[in-house]
Parts: sequence; structure tokens; C-alpha cells
Amino acid sequence: MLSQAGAQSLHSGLRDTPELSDHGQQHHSHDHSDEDTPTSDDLEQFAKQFKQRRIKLGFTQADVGLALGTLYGNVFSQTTICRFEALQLSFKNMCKLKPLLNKWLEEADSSTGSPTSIDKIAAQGRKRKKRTSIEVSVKGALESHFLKCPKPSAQEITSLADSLQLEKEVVRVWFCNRRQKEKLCLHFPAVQRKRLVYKINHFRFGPVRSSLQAGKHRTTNLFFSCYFEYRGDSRCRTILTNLPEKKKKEVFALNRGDW
DNA sequence: ATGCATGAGAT
DNA sequence: TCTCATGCATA
Repeated sequence: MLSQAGAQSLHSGLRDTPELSDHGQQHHSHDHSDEDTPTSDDLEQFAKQFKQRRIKLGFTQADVGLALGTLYGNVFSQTTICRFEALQLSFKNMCKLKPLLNKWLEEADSSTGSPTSIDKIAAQGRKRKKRTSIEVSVKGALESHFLKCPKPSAQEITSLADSLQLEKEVVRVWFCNRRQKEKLCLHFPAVQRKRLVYKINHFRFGPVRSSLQAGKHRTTNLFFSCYFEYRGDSRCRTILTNLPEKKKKEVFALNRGDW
């Protein structure tokens, strides 16, 4: 499957499994909206409503996070509020935060728009490691490995890190985060749908054909187009890959695999 | 909104 | 050494 108009290595990226969207434990049909363990739907609905109200009241996610601190002693970051609204937290975590946010909502709803004073917490001195930026091609390789083995052993991590020229720790953390990410969306159908959107529908490969590239790197450059949907629209992204043979195979494997 | 990171508690 | 909750920093 090469160049030309064809080369449609499709694969509509659907391998929908009988997702177990709800891990039981919610038989109490009596929706005592609060304290009881909410259902995924409850949370989904609440999160949406929460965001709506928050915005109408003119608060930012960061505002809410701080307010929770001054109100209940638990400060949260903009990140966490954001993730709550987007259902990007674990089911358990969502359940934990819901009551707090609900209280805030009630209070904010009633109280006159007097902006609560904000107090910044002194930045603590922990030296945080600079965020290392992983190149797209390298991420692809990691992803590819993840599909084969989500839990590589220390040794495998070492050799992988070595071959990708990354710190072992970076690779280790990448896998941890990747696993975590994999789990987070399991409980919320809405999020799953959204994430599916990011999945690539099909690919096209071939040698670079643009006049610019022609001639020069005919044998080493490949174009790699991903057709996918993003927020309802179909998009296409083309990436040029100029990799050694071994890497090319990885790219191909990755793209043919069920990503 | 999200990628890489930290740290506490579980294994 | 992992999972989980969480966030700084940045896209």
C-alpha cells in the first residue's frame, strides 16, 4: 500500500468492546442526590450543570479551587476543577469531590456576588524537575510498546529508555501516567466517546511526494497521514517521518495496530 | 486543557 | 515499585 491515490490502510479504529461502564455498587435507585454513591450519570449530569453555573456566576476554575480552600480547608488547583468538569478523574475521586463542589455551588448561588478574598499560598520550595518534552515520534514508540506491554519490567524500561535516549525515570513515569490515563475514562461513557474521537480512523503511508521533498529524501522520508475525527469534524494530519528502518517499522506497526 | 511530575499509601 | 490523587508548567 503505497503512494498513489490508494493506499488506504483503513481501519476504522473500532474495536468497541462490551465496555463495563458501570462497576456495580449502585443499586440504590433512590436518588438521594447527595451523600449516596452517585451513578455515572449523576456525576456526568452534575459536572455539566456545575460548569454551566460556575460560568454564569462568573467564576473561573481557579477561583473555585481556591474557594474550596477558604471554605472547607481543601484547596484544589485549576487543573483538578477542570478535570472534574471534564470527568477526567476516577469515579471514586469524582464522588469525593462532588459534595464539596456542590456545597460551593449552593453557596455561590445564594450569596451576593461578593468576591471572596483570595490568598496566595507561598510557593513551596520543592525543586520540581523540569518537564521533559517527549518528541512525537518517540511518543509513538512508547505508545506502541504500551500496546504490547502496559507494564514493562524494570529491565524492559531500562532498555527501552536506552533505545529511545530517554532517562529511565522518564520512561517509568510515562508508563505510570499512561496506565492511569487508561483507567480514568472507564467509568464515564461520555468521556469514552470523546476519547474515541481522538483515535485515528485510518492511515495512509507512502514516500513523500511533494515537489519540495521529491528527489532529496525519496528513500528515507515517508509521509504518514492520520485521518481522524475531532469534535465532529474529520481532520487529517500529515507527519513526515525520517527514521531509520527499524523505527519505520515501529511507525508502521503502530499505525496498523488498533490504536 | 493537558503533559510530565511528585508523594503518600498499598503491594 | 506500583497506584492514585493531585498540580506545576506549558501547549
